[in-house]
Amino acid sequence: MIDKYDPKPVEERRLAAWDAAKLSRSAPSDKKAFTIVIPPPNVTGALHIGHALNNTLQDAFIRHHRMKGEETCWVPGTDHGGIATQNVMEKQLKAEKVDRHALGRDAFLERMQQWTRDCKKTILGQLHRLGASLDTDREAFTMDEARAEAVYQAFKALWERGLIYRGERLVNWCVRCGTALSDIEVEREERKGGLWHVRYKGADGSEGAVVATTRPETMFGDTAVAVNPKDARWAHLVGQKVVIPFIDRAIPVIADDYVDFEFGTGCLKVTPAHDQNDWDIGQRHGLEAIKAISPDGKLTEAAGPYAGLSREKGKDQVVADLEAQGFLVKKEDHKSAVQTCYRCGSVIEPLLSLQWFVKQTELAKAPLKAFDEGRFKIHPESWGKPYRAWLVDIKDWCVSRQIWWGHRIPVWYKDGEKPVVAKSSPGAGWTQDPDVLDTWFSSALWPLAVFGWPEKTKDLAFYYPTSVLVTGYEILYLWVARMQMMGLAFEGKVPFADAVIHGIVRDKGGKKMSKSLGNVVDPLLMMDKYGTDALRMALMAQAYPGKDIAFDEQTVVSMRNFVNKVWNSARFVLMNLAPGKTYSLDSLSHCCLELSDKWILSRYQAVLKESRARLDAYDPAGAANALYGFLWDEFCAWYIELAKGRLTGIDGEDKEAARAILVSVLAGTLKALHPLMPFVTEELSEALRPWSGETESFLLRAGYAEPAYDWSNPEAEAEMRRVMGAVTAIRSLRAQLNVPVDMTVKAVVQGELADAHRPYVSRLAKVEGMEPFTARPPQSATAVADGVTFYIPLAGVVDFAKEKERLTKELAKAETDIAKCDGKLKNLSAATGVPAEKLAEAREQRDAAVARRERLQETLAVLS
RNA sequence: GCCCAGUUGGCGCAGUGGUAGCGCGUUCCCUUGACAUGGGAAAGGUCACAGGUUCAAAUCCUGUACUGGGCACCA
Repeated sequence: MIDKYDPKPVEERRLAAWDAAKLSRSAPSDKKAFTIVIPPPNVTGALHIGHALNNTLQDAFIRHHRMKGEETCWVPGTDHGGIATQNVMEKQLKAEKVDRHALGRDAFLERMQQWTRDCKKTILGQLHRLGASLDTDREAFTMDEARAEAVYQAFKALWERGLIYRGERLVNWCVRCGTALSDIEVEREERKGGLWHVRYKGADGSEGAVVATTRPETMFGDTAVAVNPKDARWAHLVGQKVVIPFIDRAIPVIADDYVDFEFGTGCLKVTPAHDQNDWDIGQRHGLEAIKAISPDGKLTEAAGPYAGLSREKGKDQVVADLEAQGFLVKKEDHKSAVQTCYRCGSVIEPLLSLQWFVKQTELAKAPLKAFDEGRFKIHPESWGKPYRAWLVDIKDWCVSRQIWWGHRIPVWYKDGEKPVVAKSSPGAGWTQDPDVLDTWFSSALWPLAVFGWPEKTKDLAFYYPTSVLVTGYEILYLWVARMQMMGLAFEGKVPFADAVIHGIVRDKGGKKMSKSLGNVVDPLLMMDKYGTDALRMALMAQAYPGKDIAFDEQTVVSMRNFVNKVWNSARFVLMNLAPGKTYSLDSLSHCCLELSDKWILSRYQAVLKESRARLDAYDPAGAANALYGFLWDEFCAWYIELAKGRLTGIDGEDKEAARAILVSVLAGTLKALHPLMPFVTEELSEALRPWSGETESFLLRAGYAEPAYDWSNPEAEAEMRRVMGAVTAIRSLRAQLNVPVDMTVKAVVQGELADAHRPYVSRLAKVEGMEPFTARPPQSATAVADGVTFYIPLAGVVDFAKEKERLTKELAKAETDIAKCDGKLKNLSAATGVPAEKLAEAREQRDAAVARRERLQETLAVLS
């Protein structure tokens, strides 16, 4: 075995073996089901580091539960991605100078299909490379035949329940994408703009009103000017008419409570066709809605001389002309939140248009109840409140999109007939609605659709509801809430009882990754450079619920180092085994175990328990940190170092005990690490198999090691801590006094140090010939640990000034410790109801510190 | 404006009532037969601030400040 872990060949070999064994396949069985449906990535290109995080987490959970013996099923798939994917294709076409409309709908869709095929391949390949143990036989796509059937059936069912309607409403319109969007597909950002005070003269030639507006270009759609009924300044105008500049259309002045007379001039121009609040006012007062802006973002005929100008140009021109002609009273700087398209960033235009909607209030009731009754939990809990609030204050969902890529709305029209919901044409003369459904409509059905819904399949019965959903908080409403609605509406059960919400992977400085900033990290590159296990560990070790991750390549490097450490620990163990014997902890003879054995077994058991509990609680970071620390700082740093001496000795019971523990603890730790870093653990487990007694070829089939004996041993742990303390005290002394590293020193020992533990100190601190204390040897340095003191004669080596300085520092530390213990003891004895153990523990701590102080004081006295 | 989260050594983060931890980085020493992708030692924090509860607070409560986020917005 080579002394450096080389991930590439190992990963290739393991993937091939896993694939050949169809290791991740699942079928309904009598075992407990543990099911996850993948958040299907959009077919917009390659996966990014966020996907790597999302899928690593899911894979860890899946592997963990499979190793616990459950029937795990992780369903792979991709999402057609509606607008996002169509935008990608439009960019491609633009580069080829092809117009989408010239190409035609059918040819366009043909190209989309081709692109989708390629993209799926890329995505699934990347997931495979990541080690994702997906049941590839179940691959689904939100627009394949089975999913199309589910979408149709869901639409039809909602229609029949009266939950779908078509109507002309003010919707969020993306001028760039040329489609309506739902309320949650809109983002808001603060932008600096202006607030223009514009005079609308009275129809009778009087002064009229001065309105304040941020959007003067929409004034051609005004159908009233509103003032607050309590506003004395403008009361005389109510009921009068004023005239819109340039086009001289007269509009009424109305009174409405909505108007805030603190703001602007207290006069509000009302444009029902282009503003939600104005729309509401319009409804209350029976105002007409005049469209001043067209779906392509240009001013309409209503704008008279400005017709045909873009929104932006129109605004500039209108403002310039208002000023030139004396209508502009004043311009203020004004910050306002503009709404932008979540797909292309263009400014959203509220536009009156005919769209399809899904009624939400009714559908939101069941998820709300499920949440309140604890049948659905969000991790971390802090996302529960906004989730709930969103459901309570929910608005109807605009589901029609004016694009081509998606599920065509299954509604057919014919003159003089009522619209019909049908999969295909009901007959001659019928035409299908040209729009497609919001991509999130099909996503909402995902946990149902991947198991064959609406058919009552065996899969659906066994796997639904699924166990957990792992996703980012940015699609909590967009997706998670909608799945809850649909799942409850159609199957009466939550689609998953738990949602694990992870954060966004940001760059090192905490900035969001974006192509334009050039700070995007390619997961494939990281895997190439450091190995897949290292990337997975780097992501997972920082994946605390709901928290964003600041991604630093350094972390991957350090995890690569950890993987290498694991590799080398196994190399060491393997080098020290003889062929032909298998080991297990169960066969260990307890009488021949020494302190380090009892200690490592106790720690091993505790860490296994912890990592399992952490993974059960969807906390892979906790599991990763526990196992990392155990393997490196306990198993390698202390146990292996101590075992070295035993392994070079003659064959015997002690050597065999050390071998058994090395093999078993390592094998068990590899199993525990397998959900986190599957490749290296599988490779090493295979290498250990002749000795570990493991008969299964794959860790996923082998399952976790179940200790048959309770190795927990607090006494051994405490005792080992004392030995470690002694070793560290001597090492520290040596380092600070510049005792040569390879120099073995003698020592006089005062206090307790069991004979059996002397070899530990001897080996790890290079001390030999530990004589019992009779007197402090001359010219010696002193290492004081709890319960034991070492006097190390160092004539000619010790710089006594330095030694004094060192001891003084240690004395100060002892004093601090005592003071802290005193404070604690005082508190504890003053309090009532303090457990006796706590008091005893505090006393012990204090006694130890006092003893240390005494030794240090004595030594310092001798030195001076 | 309302709500939520965060504020811990240079950086990134754990830690939820009893003497502050981890990774990276820094300084010094070391190529000793698992590993220099390593080993040893060390420096570095009054846990944002102000009150409060408690015998005891980084941890619980209240308030303030800053940062990030969610929701709602006065045109």
